[in-house]
Amino acid sequence: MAPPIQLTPQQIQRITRALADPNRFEMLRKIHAHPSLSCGNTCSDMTVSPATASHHIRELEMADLITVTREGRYRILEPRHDVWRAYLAELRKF
Amino acid sequence: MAPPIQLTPQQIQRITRALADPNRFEMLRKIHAHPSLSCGNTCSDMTVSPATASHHIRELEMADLITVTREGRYRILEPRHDVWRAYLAELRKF
DNA sequence: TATCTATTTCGATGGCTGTCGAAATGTTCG
DNA sequence: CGAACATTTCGACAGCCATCGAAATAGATA
Repeated sequence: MAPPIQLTPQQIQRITRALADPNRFEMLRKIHAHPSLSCGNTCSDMTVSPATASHHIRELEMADLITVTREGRYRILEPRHDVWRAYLAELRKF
Repeated sequence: MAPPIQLTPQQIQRITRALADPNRFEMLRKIHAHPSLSCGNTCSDMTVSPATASHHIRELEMADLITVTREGRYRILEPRHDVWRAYLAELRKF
């Protein structure tokens, strides 16, 4: 299986910040629940402009919480389970 | 043993916000690692004023992440393990 | 090529929040 | 009581960030 990931303090900090926004929190939940959604579908039930949605997606990506790949004219969002698991492992140390 | 706690979306949101500040994040880690510290000892290695420290402690308390009790002229900070466990359980649902 | 759709970039803005100094509150002790 | 210590409250401020509209980019399709 995939080797476990060790997060740096900076990465942990980035992830925590990324989760702090309610819209991003819900987006990540949805991305985990329904992998391979496009940006539009992921944000369809959010009341934000495309510009704002794009900004949030970038934040999630820069926190390594998701990967974004081109698929035709869409962008597909997928969760990084390894990073998420590593983040939970960090919090469990508390 | 203590019954498990079910967090409301608002509580989850409050906790996530409380963790978003690096100083609070470290404070909570320290409170978990060394229960029964006073405010001053908890924040001793932070480079913030007493006023700022007090503000952060209030945020952690309002997020139900810690309890604060008087002990003479000190205030003792203690982690709420039940809430923390419930929060981790929520994130694990992702 | 022209057009339509999906998404990003840019620039600006308003609100939130982390921060502080100073004054106040609460507590112990002499 | 009065001094010393721990912490909080108040008021203000600066920087960050979520948000948007408008324009730009990228890809599919006709």
